[in-house]
Amino acid sequence: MPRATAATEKKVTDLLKRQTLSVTESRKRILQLFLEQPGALSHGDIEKRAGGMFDRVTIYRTLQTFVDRGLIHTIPSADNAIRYALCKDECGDGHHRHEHIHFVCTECEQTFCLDEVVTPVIRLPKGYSTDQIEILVQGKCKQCTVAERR
Amino acid sequence: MPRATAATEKKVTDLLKRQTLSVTESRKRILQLFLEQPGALSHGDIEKRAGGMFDRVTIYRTLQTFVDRGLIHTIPSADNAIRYALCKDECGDGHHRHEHIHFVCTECEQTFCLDEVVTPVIRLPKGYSTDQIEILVQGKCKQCTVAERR
DNA sequence: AGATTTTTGCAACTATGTTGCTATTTCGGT
DNA sequence: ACCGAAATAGCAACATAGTTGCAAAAATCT
Ligand SMILES: [Mn+2]
Ligand SMILES: [Mn+2]
Ligand SMILES: [Zn+2]
Ligand SMILES: [Zn+2]
Repeated sequence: MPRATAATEKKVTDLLKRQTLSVTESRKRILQLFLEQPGALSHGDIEKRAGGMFDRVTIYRTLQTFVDRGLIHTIPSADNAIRYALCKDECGDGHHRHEHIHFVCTECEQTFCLDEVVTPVIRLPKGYSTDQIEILVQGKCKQCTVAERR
Repeated sequence: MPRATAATEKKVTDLLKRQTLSVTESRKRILQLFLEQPGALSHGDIEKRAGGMFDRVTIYRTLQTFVDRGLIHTIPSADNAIRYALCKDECGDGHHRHEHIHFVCTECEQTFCLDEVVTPVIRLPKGYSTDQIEILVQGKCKQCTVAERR
């Protein structure tokens, strides 16, 4: 895994500038980590992968900034470690619009956005209103299923 | 809110004995807290409501025991505080079977099990298998909607 | 009631997340 | 390229969440 090719360097810089965010080392590196990785990342994952390059607080603040700007979104979990994943186009400064589900693999422990699976409508009892729906499916992911079949 | 009426005292004792669990002060009190409360409780909630009566570790261990025996189940969250709620009949020693959704109210911040709302089937792409589905709906709950209408 | 088993409380530790403050970096204008 | 203002990073200190080992206390069994 290369530190940063000229191409990805440009890509993350452009992404940051598009959100009128200052281009800093930590923001570039953290954004790059998300781009070069299929699954979601927790704060701890990022800390490890960045190899002590940045302060813990900087990582927390960078993640929060990215969430605020609609670059990444949070994924709830049952193990008390919020995960983050890249947003697609629809999200932006101050607003998120997600209609996909999240998949947690019990084998590789990774969390994925399944963008092609749309969240169904949930009919609630009278008196309840819906702001947002989050669907977490737990099971075995594609890669792990294939690996097992070998 | 009474400490423990004779009736609830008997009820929690019976529940514990049915699971062949020793009947202790902490288990009785924590179970009682769940029974006298409509929403889910986090470890922190229980610590506060028990008023320093028990050690933090005891509460953690009691909750884990209750989860293992199928008395309560966990509810994932986006705020890094796992919540717990009573199971209905279907769950037991070593197994949980839940098909209801969870509702998080943005007003009162409470989390509720909506037992009457059944989780829909989620069709996944080829290669993925499903163990468990967790649905979290965020919005305004019944009580808060009524309160607003006043 | 006494022996045995289970549970509790304490201490010590790790992980996760937040806030205030100062030094450093980024960026816009010259 | 350089300067000043504004934004960001790092540090320290703190708060909350969760875990483990061990000895004392209690619940259960006979
Ligand atoms: Mn997602
Ligand atoms: Mn529930
Ligand atoms: Zn997997
Ligand atoms: Zn409410």
